[in-house]
Amino acid sequence: MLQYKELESDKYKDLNEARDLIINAMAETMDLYGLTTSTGRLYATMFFLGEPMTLDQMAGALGMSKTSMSNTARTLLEKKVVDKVWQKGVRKDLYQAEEDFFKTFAEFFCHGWRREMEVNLKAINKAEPIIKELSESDDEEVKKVANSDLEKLDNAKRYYLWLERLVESVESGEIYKYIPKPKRKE
Amino acid sequence: MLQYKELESDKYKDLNEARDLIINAMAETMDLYGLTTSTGRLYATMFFLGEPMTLDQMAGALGMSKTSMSNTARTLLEKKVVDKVWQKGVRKDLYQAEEDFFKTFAEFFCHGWRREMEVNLKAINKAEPIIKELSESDDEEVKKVANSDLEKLDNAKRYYLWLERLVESVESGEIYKYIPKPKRKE
DNA sequence: TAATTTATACAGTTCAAACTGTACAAATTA
DNA sequence: TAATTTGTACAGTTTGAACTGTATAAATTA
Repeated sequence: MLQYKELESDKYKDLNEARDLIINAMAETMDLYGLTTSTGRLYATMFFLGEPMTLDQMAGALGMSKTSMSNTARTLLEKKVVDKVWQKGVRKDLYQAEEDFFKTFAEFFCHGWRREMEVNLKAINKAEPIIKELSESDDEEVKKVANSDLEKLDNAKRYYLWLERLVESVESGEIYKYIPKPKRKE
Repeated sequence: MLQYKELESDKYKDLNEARDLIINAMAETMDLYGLTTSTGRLYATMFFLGEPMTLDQMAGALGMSKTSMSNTARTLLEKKVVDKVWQKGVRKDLYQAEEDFFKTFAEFFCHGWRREMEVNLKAINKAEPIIKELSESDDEEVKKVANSDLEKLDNAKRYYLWLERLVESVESGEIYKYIPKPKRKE
């Protein structure tokens, strides 16, 4: 199939310009996913190429050092938006962009939401018994504040319970029963 | 009601320690929302206080400069997780944390998702006609690559259409029909 | 075995963001 | 009016993140 080098040919000039419009837009919005512009640009570049890419190709395409590409590629790998692939006879590492946005959506947000739940629930479970004890204090002031805190914690837990359900529904695909994927053309 | 100063009294020592466990956890996970740890810590502090807070109180509570608090409070205001409130006879600006996590969830993600849609769809609408034209090129190679790009763009648009529906459903509260909020105790 | 290729660890540089203190403008009080 | 209070603009400092080039480890080839 198409080798990366060919895209540098002059006849792809217009196509590359059109692609760059979108690559820049994608790179710009990737901050929502905790990625830098550079990292976003690499992903978008790989997304359009559609083929596995080596670190050297990436360095050439973005005009950056191979060391940078090694780090950036690892970031994308950790975020699960690219895969490391293997090809017979190719000694270099190959990375390929995940092209299914529904999948990357699920990976990204579920991972983040789950981390949020875990970290915060862990802290709540540590703090709650202490506050519960204080809510039985003899000091009326302390009691009042502790009870108000307990209510806040209950609300937080209620929210995380809901978030858990949301994550499950996104990961299982149940969400698409409620909010269906638009049909493909034809 | 409870004035901030009182919380510095020794009898609230245990309570403050318990709160700090959660404040630190919340501050740590706020990076998911594009906020720094400091910004997250301020929000969490205000969340627990439950009362409107002045810049001076914030500076005292976090041991940071008033200038920092002014900037950080503005950030929280822009992210819509705190409100500027007014109290009779109080000359200072007052900020109060939004305590409804469901609301902040909706604000945060819908805002982000909408920005992503807008920026990317704008770029797609600019690039697509160019690529469409190239897909009718005489050069078979160019044609092939252009057509592959068009398919990618269609998939992207399909995804953004879905995201739009998701945003609508979160903003309208329709989502809670499918994934209900857990019931409050009692 | 030695020679070559590839990825990455590491050290150094550059740049941007976070924070501070000062100075000032706007509003309030006297 | 002048004196005081409050929030923020601005300039300077510090810190950390992104990136580069070099050196090295690991793997492959000869």
